Amino acid sequence: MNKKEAIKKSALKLLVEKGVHNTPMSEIAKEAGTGMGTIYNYFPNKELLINSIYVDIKDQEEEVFNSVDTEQSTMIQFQMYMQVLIDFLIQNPRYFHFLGQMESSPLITEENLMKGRKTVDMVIVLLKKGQDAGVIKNMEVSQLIVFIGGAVRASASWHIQNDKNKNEFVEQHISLIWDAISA
Amino acid sequence: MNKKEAIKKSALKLLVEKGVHNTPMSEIAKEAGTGMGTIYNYFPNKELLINSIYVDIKDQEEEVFNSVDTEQSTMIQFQMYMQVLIDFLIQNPRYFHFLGQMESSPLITEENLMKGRKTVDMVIVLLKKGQDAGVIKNMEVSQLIVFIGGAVRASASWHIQNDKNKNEFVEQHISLIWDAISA
Amino acid sequence: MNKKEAIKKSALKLLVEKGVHNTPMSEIAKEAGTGMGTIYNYFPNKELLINSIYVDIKDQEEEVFNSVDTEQSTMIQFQMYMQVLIDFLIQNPRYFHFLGQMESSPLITEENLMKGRKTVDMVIVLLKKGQDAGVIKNMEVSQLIVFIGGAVRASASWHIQNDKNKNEFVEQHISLIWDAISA
Amino acid sequence: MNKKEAIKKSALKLLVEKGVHNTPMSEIAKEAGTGMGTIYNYFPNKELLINSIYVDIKDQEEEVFNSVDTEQSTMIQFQMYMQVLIDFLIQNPRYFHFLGQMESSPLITEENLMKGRKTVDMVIVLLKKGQDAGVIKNMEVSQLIVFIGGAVRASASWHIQNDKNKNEFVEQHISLIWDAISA
DNA sequence: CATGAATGAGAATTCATTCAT
DNA sequence: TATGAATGAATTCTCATTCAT
Repeated sequence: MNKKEAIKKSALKLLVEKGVHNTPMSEIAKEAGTGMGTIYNYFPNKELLINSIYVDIKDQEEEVFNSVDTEQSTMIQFQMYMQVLIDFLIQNPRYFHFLGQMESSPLITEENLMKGRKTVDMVIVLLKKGQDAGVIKNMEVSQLIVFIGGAVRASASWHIQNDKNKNEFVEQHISLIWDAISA
Repeated sequence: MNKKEAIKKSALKLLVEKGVHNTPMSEIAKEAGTGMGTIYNYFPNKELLINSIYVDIKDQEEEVFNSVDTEQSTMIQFQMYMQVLIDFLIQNPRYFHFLGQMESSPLITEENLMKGRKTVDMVIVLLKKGQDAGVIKNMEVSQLIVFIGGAVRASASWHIQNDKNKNEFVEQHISLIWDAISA
Repeated sequence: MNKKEAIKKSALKLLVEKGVHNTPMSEIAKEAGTGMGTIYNYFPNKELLINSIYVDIKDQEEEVFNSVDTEQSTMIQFQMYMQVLIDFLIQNPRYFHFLGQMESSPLITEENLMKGRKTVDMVIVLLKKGQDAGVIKNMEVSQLIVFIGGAVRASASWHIQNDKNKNEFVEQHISLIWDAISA
Repeated sequence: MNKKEAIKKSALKLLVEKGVHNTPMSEIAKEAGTGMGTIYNYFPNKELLINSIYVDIKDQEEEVFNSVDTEQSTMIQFQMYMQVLIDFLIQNPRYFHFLGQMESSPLITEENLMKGRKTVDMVIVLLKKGQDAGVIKNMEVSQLIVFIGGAVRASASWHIQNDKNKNEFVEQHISLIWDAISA
């Protein structure tokens, strides 16, 4: 396999399982089946390795968002956004945990955090459109965003822990969110 | 001041500002105005110091919850719970950030995490009562809890960052949550 | 013994014997009879440890210079300067080798190199006085200085390698230098 | 260009600019426009590459010495030796710096250091002849040699730093040396 | 109880060297 | 011969913890 990908994959696994500061580079190397020096051929240091993983995840997240049909009604489009995002997190629990860890850490550069906000921007646009059309509550968008973010995290978290019939519950969760923000 | 308290206060400050692994015990000692050895007189090791801070915060959270009048309607009681909890976090931003960091870290012992769930248990009881009375949506309670948790974090986070007229916005946030979970 | 001094002494010994880049901090610690961490309690890093040794030596050199009677004739004073300097280097061969290594290395900070030039400045003053009085050749002082420096190093080097009757030979050497620069 | 020569040239440049231990083989390869492995086709290891450069320089030095007419008087021949040597160093500042670095380093093998002493031997022969003829001071030759060495280094050093009308100053320097050693 | 110098295990990072292509 | 990705031993530096005062 591609060594660079193997390193990122192993790093993600261990970072999530043991935390950033309990994961020595040497262990990442062992898990990836490479020498320690090989990691440094691809990533100048630990911090940039972690940032690289972050950007990868955010890129995939954006890709998933781009699959949503933007010709639909605000409600449908919003629900689709939620659907693909929550599905994405449920199907990649490591991504979810990784993002959770990075949230309260100064490791990710401001620049990469910016890049990662693309999906949020797409939702912001939709929410504003919805407010203009009178279907979304007329609150500060930042307030809505932070609420939705919390709800999404909560939903993903719950599904990852309770492996029940997923589809049904995700839909329930999404309608919970929609009920909260719709006018 | 009580030395033990001084140590916990300084530790909390630095832990939140610089992260657990960038806060040496020596710096905590300096900030607290004690010697390093003194910390070890009160706390056997760094991990237990952090756990002690965690338990302290959770104890205060519980105290705040206990101030809520349980003779009111489900809606009023629920809104009061939210109100005191969000206020508590907004007024103690360090607590909020500390809890955020501890969430995705293996540092807090299972036992102390348990202790910290007392307030959650109180909300669970209320939600079940509300479901029986038909005022709360009939979903799995764990689902509701995780949703509410996310929403509370989101609300506190927004208010700590945007220092606007608080009361009004907190109320808006709470009604957002209530709209979402009420039947 | 004073640990800080023990560390500097051991470091000097090993640095001279094995070269800067073949002397791990761990070995310095072992030689000094301390733990590695102890070194870092006194010196923030290897570079500053080395700089500290450099400054120490230069301070001692200056002290030795200050013992010279400045009421004497230019010739006598010059010969005294040479005498105490060469003696100082012969009696501290490690200093001599250390300075030789540092000369062609970017390790010593500009600031410390400046500090180390105090003795040179004293000689410059004397040479200028001698030129005014017509007893020193009328060349650029920087040229004379660099020549004298080379001669001193050469003399010290020879005496350290050939452990003959020192006094006599040092005097010969000094008169060699004086013959060269006197008008 | 010949790859072997390109490697030695690049190595010399970087070694002088950045120091032996701050010059990775990979950078030498890049500077030389070859792959890292290619270096190892020509030089078994870094140490031998450096030794090879040392020997090259010393060979050139010897060649330059051999251009001196040995039919002249001791004084003329001595001054010619000094002239060609100092010129050689001034015109090849990298050689000068490289030799300076190697002097206090255990990298050059004893065998190669020996080879490098051929020019010194030629001067020794001349000095002895001069002593027999009564034109050179009757000191131990090793003493004279070490003194002359220091003076040459000093002269080259001064000229490399002060790019003035060279010829005149080199002559001044040489007569300084001659004044010092002549009887 | 209070102190802080001393310690050394552990982590990140570098780079000479190898070897499959 | 030429290449450069892969390697891991070696090095610097950090910091939780101890213990003599």
